Amino acid sequence: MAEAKTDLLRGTLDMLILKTLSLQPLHGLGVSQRIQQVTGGVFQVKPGSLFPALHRLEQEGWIEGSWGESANNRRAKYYRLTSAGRRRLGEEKRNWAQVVLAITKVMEAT
Amino acid sequence: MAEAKTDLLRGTLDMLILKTLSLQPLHGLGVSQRIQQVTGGVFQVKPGSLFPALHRLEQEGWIEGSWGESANNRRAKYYRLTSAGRRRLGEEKRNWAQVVLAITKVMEAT
DNA sequence: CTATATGTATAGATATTCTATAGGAGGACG
DNA sequence: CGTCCTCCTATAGAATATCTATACATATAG
Repeated sequence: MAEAKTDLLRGTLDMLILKTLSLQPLHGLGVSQRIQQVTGGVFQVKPGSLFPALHRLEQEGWIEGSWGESANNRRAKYYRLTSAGRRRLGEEKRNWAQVVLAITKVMEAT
Repeated sequence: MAEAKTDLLRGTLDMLILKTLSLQPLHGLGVSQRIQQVTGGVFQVKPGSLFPALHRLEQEGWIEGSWGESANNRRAKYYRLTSAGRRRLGEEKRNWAQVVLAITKVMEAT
């Protein structure tokens, strides 16, 4: 990723990718573009962050890739969420909610 | 830190420390205990994470330490927020809010 | 046929955090 | 007194995700 906040996303990228792929299969850059679009440009997932993440997720069995053709007639690898990936997404969501809650408690302490 | 979520806190520890010190000066372990207490044990900032962070923040001029005595008669270094630190805390809060908002947008997309 | 956009990929650097360990010093207790 | 436990600070070393920068291949445009 990039664009200031950088570090704050650590450990969040996986969740964002899984969530994005849970709506529809996409190829790598498609995922990146979708995230950038949805966040209004706040998150920009660059190739050097994206592909290692995709490979990691595939390694773990949470997503599955297959070669195809992009809308622009280019060779592209489309990823879809596996059922294990769907479970994983659920875990990460709960985890994230817990973290946000905990941080909120600290930030609102008086 | 520790306790599962680990990575999700990257870049957040500084903000939590600054916020905690903005309420009152505390020594290192005091900060750690306060955070653990407020979050109900969800965050456990361990010494190996805490002290490097404190030193980093002092280096940056956001906090200032001075030796004193703890409530238990032990040699302790008390840290207080500087005015630069207060400004910094404001920046980090805004940054954090923006990140949470962006992630929320992704996670609620349909 | 050159330039540009698309799509995937890797190498190397960076930095924060974690695990593990260390040690001094006060207080309690026998 | 001597030992043990707790408090408080501290550092070394490892792990790991991400960033920057670069590379390459192909389709389309001009």
